[in-house]
Amino acid sequence: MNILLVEDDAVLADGLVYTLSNSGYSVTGATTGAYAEHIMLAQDFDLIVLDLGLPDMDGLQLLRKLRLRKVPVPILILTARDGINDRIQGIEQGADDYMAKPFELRELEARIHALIRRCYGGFRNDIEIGRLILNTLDHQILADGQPMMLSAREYDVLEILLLQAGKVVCKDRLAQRLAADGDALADNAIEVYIHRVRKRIEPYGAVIRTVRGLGYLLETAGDEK
Amino acid sequence: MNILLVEDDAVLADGLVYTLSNSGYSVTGATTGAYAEHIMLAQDFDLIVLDLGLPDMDGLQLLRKLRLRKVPVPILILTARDGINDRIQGIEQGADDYMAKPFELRELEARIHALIRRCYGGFRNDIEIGRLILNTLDHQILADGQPMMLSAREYDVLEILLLQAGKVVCKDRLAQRLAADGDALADNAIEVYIHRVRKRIEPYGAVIRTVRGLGYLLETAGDEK
DNA sequence: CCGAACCTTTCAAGAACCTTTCACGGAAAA
DNA sequence: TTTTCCGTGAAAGGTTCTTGAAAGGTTCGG
Repeated sequence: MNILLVEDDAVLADGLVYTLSNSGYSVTGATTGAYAEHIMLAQDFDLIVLDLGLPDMDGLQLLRKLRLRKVPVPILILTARDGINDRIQGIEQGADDYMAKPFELRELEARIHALIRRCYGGFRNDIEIGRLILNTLDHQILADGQPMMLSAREYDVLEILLLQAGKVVCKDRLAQRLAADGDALADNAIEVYIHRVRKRIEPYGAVIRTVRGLGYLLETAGDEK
Repeated sequence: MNILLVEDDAVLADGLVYTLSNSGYSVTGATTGAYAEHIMLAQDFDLIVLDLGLPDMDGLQLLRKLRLRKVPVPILILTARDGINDRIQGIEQGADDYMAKPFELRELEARIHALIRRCYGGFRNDIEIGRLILNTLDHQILADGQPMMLSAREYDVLEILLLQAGKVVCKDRLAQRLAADGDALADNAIEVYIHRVRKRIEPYGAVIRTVRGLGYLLETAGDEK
């Protein structure tokens, strides 16, 4: 987990880097707004701790800039300004949390933890094959970033194959999944569905290979032997 | 936007209901933990404001219970207990934010807003699809810059779809939202409302796509595939 | 070359969904 | 108070899409 700490007070910054590092975060320090902007181009952060009183620019200005640029990273403001209006302004302009100095390190840690939990807590279970992405959380398959329209059965088949991508999935397992209602399927139902799914995913660089006598296997197109 | 307020102090609760309702939220009150748990089964909430001092159980206990049950709804704790350990405990056990009494109503509103904004994947205060803009600050939908006149139900439907724009919203979730009063709806009520909303938003470059067997998805017109 | 396994196309039934219409009830206007 | 209007939700019939079966063709292994 990468945290960007934008804070010009060297003593406080050192203390925070030390504490947060000990908690298992990887912390990068920035003492000016300009440097913070610069380093963000090179590196991806999971959270920003932002002091409003920076030597070269107003922290709120940086905040607005980032949100205008559609940077979605969670931001926690940390500042000496503690007027009610400061707090509200900070939050309304895009910050996720706001703590006034002096503060307890343990509370800051807890709030950082809560933010990261909220933003990345739904552990990302994305599986990518070709230009297909399976998002198991929202029951959706993206093709070239667009939600792919599949019927229920087609989705079932493709999901099984994606979850076991690169491995052979035997026909029995597919049959079991498709016959969830108990009815037995025609003996070639699997083949029909594999055929349908093949046509759907072909344009997106994913291929279902047949393993005769065993089952099927999903892989990136062009992944020969 | 539905908020569940769990607070046993009638005076404070009334004040909060009044303020939050005026800000465009639909607020449901619960004065006991047991009732809160009960009402959550029937209705879908976007946020819970939780007082720790309840007559029948400890608020933290309720919090733990919900998180154990993997209820993902954001929770803001509101309490008289202001020890640093109380704060940390509350957050570590699954709360997203923590405010101590006495507090400023405006700050509570701002923090509620930040949480809802963050939980719907956003970081900006407005969501734009086609020529429609949902402003999450004043709970209004603009079409071509003009406020759109919608009936209560139509607004509910469109808001849910806008908040989850690009993702599939299942019919159950829509049904639960529309059946806020507990009555079951006719089996095709959702379809009727989708139809009505479609007619309303069609002229503004927004489209509701059907995902058969799952639900609906709002997107910009012309986003084919 | 033969049989088994697999591919592909077609089709009917029914599920899921769309659209229109209508009646009721509450709120605003007269 | 009465009238009118609009939101709401039920009902019903029409439309589209999924599903699974059937049947004939193709490829593979022996």
